[in-house]
Amino acid sequence: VARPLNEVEQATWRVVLSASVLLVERLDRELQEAHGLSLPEYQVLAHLASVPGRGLRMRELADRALVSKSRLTHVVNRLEASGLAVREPCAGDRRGLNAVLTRRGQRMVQLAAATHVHGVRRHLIEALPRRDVVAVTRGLSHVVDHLLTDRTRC
Amino acid sequence: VARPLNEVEQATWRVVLSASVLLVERLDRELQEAHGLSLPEYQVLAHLASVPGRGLRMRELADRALVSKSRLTHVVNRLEASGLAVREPCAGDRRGLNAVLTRRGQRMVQLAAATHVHGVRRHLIEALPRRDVVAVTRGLSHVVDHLLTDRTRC
DNA sequence: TAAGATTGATTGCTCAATCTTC
DNA sequence: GAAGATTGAGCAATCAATCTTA
Repeated sequence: VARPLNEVEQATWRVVLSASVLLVERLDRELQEAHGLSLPEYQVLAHLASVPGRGLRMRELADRALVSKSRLTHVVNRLEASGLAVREPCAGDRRGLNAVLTRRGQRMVQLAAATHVHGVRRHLIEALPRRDVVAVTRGLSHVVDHLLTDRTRC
Repeated sequence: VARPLNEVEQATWRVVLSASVLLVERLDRELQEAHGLSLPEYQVLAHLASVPGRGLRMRELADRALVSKSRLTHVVNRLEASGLAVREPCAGDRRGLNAVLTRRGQRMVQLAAATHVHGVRRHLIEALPRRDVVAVTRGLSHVVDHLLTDRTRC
């Protein structure tokens, strides 16, 4: 049996989980209501928009948007169905596929980004005391590094 | 159009989202593999175990475990189907239902708690530099407070 | 009329199996 | 055989509508 968490450790875990659940839920809902986009869908679009040229390969996009390969397939199916993105064959490797934004997709990202940025500002940036910003960013970046090390790729 | 996020703000948001997604995913997977329980399911069981006596009303449990009322109904259905919890009528209010752990449920929480605590320790507590613990906890608690204020109850 | 809770249809996700190219 | 990607079945989550008691 593992040593149980002490008071401070429990408090840390509770607040990390709550912040995580509530923040994601809120940003997702706001995107959903304003643009019919889930947060993961927006993330995928945003990563495509952030890159110059012919989009990103599915594998690469999945890694960046932190979704499984399989889930990305389904997400891109939906994006394609609503005309926001298309798949293109990948020059030089016939196994690969690039996801690319359409014009509509580019316009959509712009609109949705406004909603998203506004939400991140209000619910995270402005709610976070100034003096804690550096420590929160640094502390969590260590957690992220730990979790990315030995992450089983799927 | 909202003012875009500056470098620091973007970094903060990115790391908060990544930590959130990766941590929840990892803890969920470990619980899943060891006990066939999702993280939300474990949270529900853990909240029931943390309270003395006749369990918790569905509404109250939903609030504590940060899931929607509807989702809690489905989760408790599954827990009931696998013999980990039961619903009991609520004394004094015939609209209410209490979710209560069975003996099997109690045993299951104990087992799963070991897995869960171990995971929280390795992936959050130990990965978080000591000097950042206070600020992370305090900073995110402000975010949680903000999000709980005016949360639309569903 | 409001609060507690459920229902069920729709939609989305996961997981193992598959297909193709390297 | 391994990597890129998809498929589809099975399962879980969401949302609006519903039911019951307060």
